[in-house]
Amino acid sequence: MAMEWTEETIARLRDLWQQGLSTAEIGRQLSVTKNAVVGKAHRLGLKPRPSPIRRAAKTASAPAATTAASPAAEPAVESTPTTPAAEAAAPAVTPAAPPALQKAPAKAQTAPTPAPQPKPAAPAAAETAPAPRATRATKAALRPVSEPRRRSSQSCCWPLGDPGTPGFHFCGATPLPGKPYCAEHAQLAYVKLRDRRDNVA
DNA sequence: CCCTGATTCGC
DNA sequence: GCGAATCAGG
Repeated sequence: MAMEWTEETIARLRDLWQQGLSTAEIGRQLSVTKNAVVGKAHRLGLKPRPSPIRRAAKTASAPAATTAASPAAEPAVESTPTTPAAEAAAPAVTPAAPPALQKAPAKAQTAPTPAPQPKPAAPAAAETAPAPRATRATKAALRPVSEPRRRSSQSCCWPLGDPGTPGFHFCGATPLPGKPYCAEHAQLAYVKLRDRRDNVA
């Protein structure tokens, strides 16, 4: 099987793509590979995003044709490694622990062993459940997240709404001492990674 | 090494 | 049409 690419998925692809998410990021959120994302994006015709490379000018055929080099200045949409939109999704708040984004990848979910002690990781709620993202997000999370310097944020960083969308925002309530989330969301956040039926419908 | 996106080509 | 494989730059 290839992938259904229903109107829905295509719509999401378009949306995420437009939001400036990286192909890999989109792929994760759509549970497909980045290749699939790129390929589809091409076929869909959308794709004016900054490419890190410029594949050699087409073999043969007008090699010295209108090769205007054209270093077409890219919009400031470029940040650095990691997804630009992802940062945009979780800005300003300087959360002690990066809130997982919405939608859980059906795969690539290297089930983070249920730690004996609650650790900020798996917000698993019903709808708009910000699910834990393994892969490199995990790596990042495993790093000095402890960060002795920055204490917890002054506001709950539980994500509400879809990152990137206008309505997206963080809870903002007063978080528990030492926790990035408020009392209510902490309960959701520190679930033991059990039934987190992905909503990735 | 990691990441990124782009293209090719068998399916 | 699809996307893994491959390529190529950072």
